[in-house]
Amino acid sequence: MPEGHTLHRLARRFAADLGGRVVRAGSPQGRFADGAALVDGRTLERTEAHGKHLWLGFSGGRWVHVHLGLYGTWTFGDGEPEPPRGQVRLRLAAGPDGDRDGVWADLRGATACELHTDADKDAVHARLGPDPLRRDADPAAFTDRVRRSRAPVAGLLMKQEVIAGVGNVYRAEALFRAGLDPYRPGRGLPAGSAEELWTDLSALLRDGVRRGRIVTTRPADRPRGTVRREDAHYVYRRTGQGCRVCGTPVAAAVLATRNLYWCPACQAA
DNA sequence: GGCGCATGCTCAG
DNA sequence: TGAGCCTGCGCCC
Repeated sequence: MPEGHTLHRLARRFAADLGGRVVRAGSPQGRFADGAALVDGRTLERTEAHGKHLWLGFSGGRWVHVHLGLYGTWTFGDGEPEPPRGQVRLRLAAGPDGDRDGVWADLRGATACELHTDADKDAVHARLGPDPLRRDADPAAFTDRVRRSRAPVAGLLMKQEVIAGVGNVYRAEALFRAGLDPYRPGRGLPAGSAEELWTDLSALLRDGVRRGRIVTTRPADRPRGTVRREDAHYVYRRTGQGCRVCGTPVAAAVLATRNLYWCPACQAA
């Protein structure tokens, strides 16, 4: 589920599994053959995520930049890699060393998998808005932008240049939790709402990194115990079902080319 | 097993 | 505005 939390988890996982190790790289599918050849045999030195973008930094100043898009996935395994299945764009592997086992990771379906220089990478950072999961995030860059905009707040939350890492699930859920009408323009939000959205999204994304899944319902609004899939959200993909808080049927519409879900009563204009 | 949809974004027109 | 990417999942049979 590639919203921002997924990419930050991946950055951590790559650092833990392959960090400091000499990596074998290949592109069984062939679409990244040249790039894979250029990092093959290099050491993974750094990993980083900003919004939905992931960078793997190899020795010699080479970055592999990955954007998963809608379908992209990384599959991890231990030991020697199995024969590739399907369209494996990039395979990274490290043999056993010291007390660490061999590990491998396969990338499939990504929108972007390319080599970056420092300058390429900087250009991506420059066009992205603040990412609540990054230490260097500037909340004011988000709140100022929201307060100046005539666009609906639900559209703003999907713009990666406004806030990086929020996707369709987090936008719907954060607006519900804030009790905000998704169509309200950024400049028309009540005082303090933009700050509250930032704070809540930061907490939700952090929770997502911890859990490895998106859970937005508050404990009081769901059954106790393990969170079942159908109890994880307030409104996302719950069209027609009763709002967990007030019972009003959840509404759906397309906004910013994506399905938007909200409670017409709890999030009244 | 098959179908349709999905967390996202880019590019052609 | 629509197609493309080309995987994973839930759902239905």
